[in-house]
Amino acid sequence: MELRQLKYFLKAKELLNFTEAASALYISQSTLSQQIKQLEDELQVPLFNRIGKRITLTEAGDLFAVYAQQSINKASDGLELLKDLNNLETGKVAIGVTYALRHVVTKALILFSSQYPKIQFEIVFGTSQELIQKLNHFQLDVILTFEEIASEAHFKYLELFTSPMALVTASETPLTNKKSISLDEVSSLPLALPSSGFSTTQFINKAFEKSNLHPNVTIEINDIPTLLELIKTGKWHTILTKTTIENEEDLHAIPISGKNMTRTAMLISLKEVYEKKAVVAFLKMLMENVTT
Amino acid sequence: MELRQLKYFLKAKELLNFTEAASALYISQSTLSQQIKQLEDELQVPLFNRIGKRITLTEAGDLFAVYAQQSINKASDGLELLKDLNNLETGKVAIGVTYALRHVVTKALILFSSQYPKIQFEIVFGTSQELIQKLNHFQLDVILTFEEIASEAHFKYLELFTSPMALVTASETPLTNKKSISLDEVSSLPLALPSSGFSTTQFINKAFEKSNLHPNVTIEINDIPTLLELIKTGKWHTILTKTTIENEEDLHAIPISGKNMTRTAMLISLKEVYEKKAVVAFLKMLMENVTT
DNA sequence: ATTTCTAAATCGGTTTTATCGATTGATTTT
DNA sequence: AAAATCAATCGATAAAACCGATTTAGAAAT
Repeated sequence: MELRQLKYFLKAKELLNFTEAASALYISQSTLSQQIKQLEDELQVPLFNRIGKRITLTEAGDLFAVYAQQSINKASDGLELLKDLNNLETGKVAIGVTYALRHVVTKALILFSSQYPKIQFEIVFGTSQELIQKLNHFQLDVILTFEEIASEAHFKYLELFTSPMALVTASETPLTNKKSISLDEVSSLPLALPSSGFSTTQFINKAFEKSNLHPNVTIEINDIPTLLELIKTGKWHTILTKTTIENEEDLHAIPISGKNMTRTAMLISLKEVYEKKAVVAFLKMLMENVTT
Repeated sequence: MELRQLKYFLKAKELLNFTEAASALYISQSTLSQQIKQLEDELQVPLFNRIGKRITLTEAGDLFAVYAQQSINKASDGLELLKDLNNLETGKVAIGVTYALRHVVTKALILFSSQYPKIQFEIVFGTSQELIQKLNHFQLDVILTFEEIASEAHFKYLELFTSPMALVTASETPLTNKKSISLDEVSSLPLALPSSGFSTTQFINKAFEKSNLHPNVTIEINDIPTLLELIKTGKWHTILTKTTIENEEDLHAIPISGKNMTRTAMLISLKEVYEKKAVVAFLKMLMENVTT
């Protein structure tokens, strides 16, 4: 039993005339006759009565037609769904983001959703390591993070933009009017930093090491909103990429001077995995939004 | 898209291993690989990610699998239904009966239904002409009537039994103790007969004509139960086959003497039309019940 | 690093089968 | 009685399903 045969059968049932049905199906009458016969042989029951040259449905044919139609419908429903998927009428996008790039995603998300309201999103915040692991387990379509030290061969990387590392302070401090600040100056300030799992922290610690500086880290915390809350008190400072606090009220970012004091935001996805249309469209929108 | 390909796809999805899936499907790995590829080409979307030697489902594959499964299920449901049909688990039997043979059908019907309770019946009472027309329009599977004058080539005839024409009277009349009665005697009695559309009436009128007798018909009526009601009053007599009143209380049948004063009950069905299993089984039971 | 192993893709050839055109046989229409 | 119609059948051809062998490329083992 094949869908082709079911289609032939239903057309023959509809027209009750093999010659016309064959013509409507763009096949020869002999082909239709043979295919119907083959189907009947397989089902072990005639679907049509052959009374002379006239044909009529048998009871079996009548009953079977319902299921034949449903089988075809289900298959074409599946096809329809895939079309929708390509037209972004459905589908799910799973994105991993490091907290530093929160605003990049949210801005694009708001824009994209208004244009393609049917696409579902799952946004996962986490450290780069966590996200990369999920990406490898096919739990994420793409992750948005700052460049990693080690690049992996089965990943596809796409640069988005660069953002300077910055000392983040409350809005009103003696430092506020500075255009930039040296790493040396930073090391003397009371710092509250993200935990060591965060790549930003790893990055800045490496910089301190290189310069033989010993920063004054009094707090380590693994939740950025809480960290920012503390910074707003004015009692601590922190170090983040400038992008991280782009839309934050009551905070001020002073770029840290020196070479290599910038980080590059990247999109990371798996090579060789089929790219969902919805993901491609979303990333396109995200990138357009970022460069402007 | 063919059911074969959907089956292949689902097995590959289940095992996530083309080699094993091919083995489970009793086809070669190369065939499976090709068929999946062909399906993907038609759907215009990959169903599997080929990441190195591992394969995983794509989102499209995951979504499509649901419909693929449903399509297959519907087809196999149809197959199942046809099996049931052969096993008399379902199906409809449409029988046309002339009223004279009512008891023959009801007796068989009660017996058959207890053995095959799921079979549906449609019993149509009517004159032979009406029933034959319906048979020709495929609205009936078989009709049960007395032999027709003209036999048609596209009908299949099966004799059941013969039954004498009889004068039907109320239980208590001066005639009750007679073993038989001549047509001549009958013609002098006040008669209430079925309408001229009934074959029994046509049959008896022809007999009267042949003998140059003029029966005393005071009532013609096209409903047999009503006719019998009138006979029970004792004011009229009627002429029917003996079988007709076999199970009737308060009525008495006196066979009419003379040659050709019997009628043959027959099963009539269409030649060349597929015989429903349920119909065949029912008729078998009916015939066994009639001969005993 | 190198080798071995494994699994999917690919290639060339074979078998199967879906298809066609022509014909036949039977029925209906003219 | 002749012509037209329609499904079935036949023989031939083209399509495609299938296979075994080979290739390719990760993964695992050495």
